[in-house]
Amino acid sequence: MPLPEAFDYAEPEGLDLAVGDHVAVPLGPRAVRGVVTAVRDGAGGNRPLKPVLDRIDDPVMPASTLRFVEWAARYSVDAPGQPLAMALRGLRAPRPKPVKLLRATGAPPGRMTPARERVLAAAVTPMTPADLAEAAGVSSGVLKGLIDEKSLEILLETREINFDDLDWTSPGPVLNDSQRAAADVLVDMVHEGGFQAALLDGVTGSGKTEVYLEAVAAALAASPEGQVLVLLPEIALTQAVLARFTTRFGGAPVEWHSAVPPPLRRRAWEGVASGKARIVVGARSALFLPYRDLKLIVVDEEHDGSFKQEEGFIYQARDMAVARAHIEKCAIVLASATPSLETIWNARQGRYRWLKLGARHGAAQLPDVDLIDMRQTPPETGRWLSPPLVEAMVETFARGEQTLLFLNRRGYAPLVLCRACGERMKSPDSDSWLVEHRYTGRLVCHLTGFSMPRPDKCPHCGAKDSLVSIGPGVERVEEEVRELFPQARVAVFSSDTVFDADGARSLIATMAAGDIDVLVATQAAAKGHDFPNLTLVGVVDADLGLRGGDLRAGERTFQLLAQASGRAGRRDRPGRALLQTYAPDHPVMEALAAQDRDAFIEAEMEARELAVLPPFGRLAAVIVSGPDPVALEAYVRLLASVAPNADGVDIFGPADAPLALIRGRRRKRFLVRADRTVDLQGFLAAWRARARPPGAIRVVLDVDPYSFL
DNA sequence: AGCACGCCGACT
DNA sequence: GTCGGCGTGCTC
Repeated sequence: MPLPEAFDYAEPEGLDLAVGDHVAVPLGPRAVRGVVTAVRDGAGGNRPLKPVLDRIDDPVMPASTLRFVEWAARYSVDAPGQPLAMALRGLRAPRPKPVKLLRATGAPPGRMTPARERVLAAAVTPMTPADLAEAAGVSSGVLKGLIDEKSLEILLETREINFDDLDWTSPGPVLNDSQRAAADVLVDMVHEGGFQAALLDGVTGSGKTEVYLEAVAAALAASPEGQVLVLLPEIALTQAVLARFTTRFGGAPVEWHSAVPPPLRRRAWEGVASGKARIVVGARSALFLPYRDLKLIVVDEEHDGSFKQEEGFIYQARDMAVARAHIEKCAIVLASATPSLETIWNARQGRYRWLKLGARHGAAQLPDVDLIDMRQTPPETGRWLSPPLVEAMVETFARGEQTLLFLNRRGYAPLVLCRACGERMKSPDSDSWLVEHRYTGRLVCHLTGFSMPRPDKCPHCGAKDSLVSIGPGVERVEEEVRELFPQARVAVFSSDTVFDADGARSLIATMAAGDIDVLVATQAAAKGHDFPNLTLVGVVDADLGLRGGDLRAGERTFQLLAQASGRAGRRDRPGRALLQTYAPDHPVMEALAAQDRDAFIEAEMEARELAVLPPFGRLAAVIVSGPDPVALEAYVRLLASVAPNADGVDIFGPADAPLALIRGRRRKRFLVRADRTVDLQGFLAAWRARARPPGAIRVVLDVDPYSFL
């Protein structure tokens, strides 16, 4: 729970608790689950302590996991209960009930019958009542009678949790020279033991996975209980990826992400805690599992924004993974085709070994990236695909090859406005625009989930048929493609058309089989899949990420486009990527067209260093929210006035947060910039302690913010 | 987080 | 007169 610190309880006689034990304790009027973080002698001080109610018989939390939890809370300036809750997330489902088995005791029943004889003969080996009744061809009544007469006994068997046996000795695929060199370094790191970090840096298709699988094999071999954690962005966690592990090691890894149902989570949790689960492949929250003997962490696609958790307990899983590796004294590999600036900086500083993978594996070539200057060759009004892109699509379609159109915008149009009065349709309790969805005929707020039917007259001025849809979303691009290519098979991949992992899998399979000619996709499809017949990627609005003054806008755009264009032509056919832009001479666009990552990094690093922004400085956001604008304003002013004076710290704000109103709460924001030598967490904690928020006002701290919304 | 307590509006 | 809505504060 979000309590500021651990609570003290008395240890009842005979319970003999130790650090890491699970307990039930009283908290106010109820009993809650807790974990013992320390045991010490002495009374509670000025008031008597409530006693622990009971021990809960779950696998003990390893000490290193508790240390990590504590560290994570301190780093995030949050209550230790937050990361602890993450670490206990596998325990929500009830323990699997022991299975009831019946076995013959050898004691003869008072009266023997043919049915009873068959039962006792079958019950030499213990089996469930249902199986026994079936095997002997009797009803449950016969069994009941034999149990009453003590000829059958009931065995309660807790089912052993077993995981596939893994084989790390059989050799993996043959590696090329640069793969071999990188794999050797990683294997050495694992063998040497202790904290060691490496950046595995290689373009899409350079075979990063094969390389780190070598390190995984080494970690499994290193000790009989050695464990490996592989963190992936949620969206990249597909059956295809899991299958690679299964193929390599002859058994399935343990899967961990939000869609895993509670009973399987408990199984995974207990397997991790007991050391039986050797490989965990999971999304960011897998970082908090209670590993017993962690030897290696792999963060694949380390640049991916989805490693940042933005709600509840706010954390950056990639950065925290490095901290965890420190605490576990193990190796960590960060892998990416487009590493984050922070990671490249760490590699340059020599903190991480920098392993570069060269040439593409196999025959695949990098795609040509071309910019389409939308000022030179604009689409017709109300259209979003420019003539050069359409022409390329025509050629691609004629050759029987596939096109991916990429647009990171759900729905039909991001804005609906009234031509008569200029009114913009907005969410009633939020400042964000309502997005038009044609599939459902509704206007939807993507932030709060609010939705309403699309009105036929302006709610503001009442004018009829005056509402117009502004800007493109994937649905609108799909409509345009259907008009241009009536005979083509077109599909949309967004969270509105694909609801779950199964839907995603089947759409991806359809695409991979070549049964889709044009796929219009949001970010959802931009990574992690291999479409052999895809040879053209069109980025509908390459400028999308460049607007809005976000620290990482340039970086994100570069990564996204490099990933998206990396989708084209992965096999033997050369691919093309066409980027529609209104700013073809922007450094990001130039670097992208030239496929010049180094030039991009150089430009971006320089800008960050000049402004002493990450990785050269540190950032934190202080987000204050409350329902009453007057009270909020007053508190924000108070907060600003009590900010501690500190060298090397700048405070910007208070400003309206870019989306100043969410779910009826106004939001204001401070941005704190600090030199790397400053104790940022200490500063934030001291600042917050100087002005307790009154009433319904809430203060949320976001250390290393990514979203500037 | 979740529960109790307390303060104001609606209904028997 | 009482029920119950949510807003506020506490939990070793």
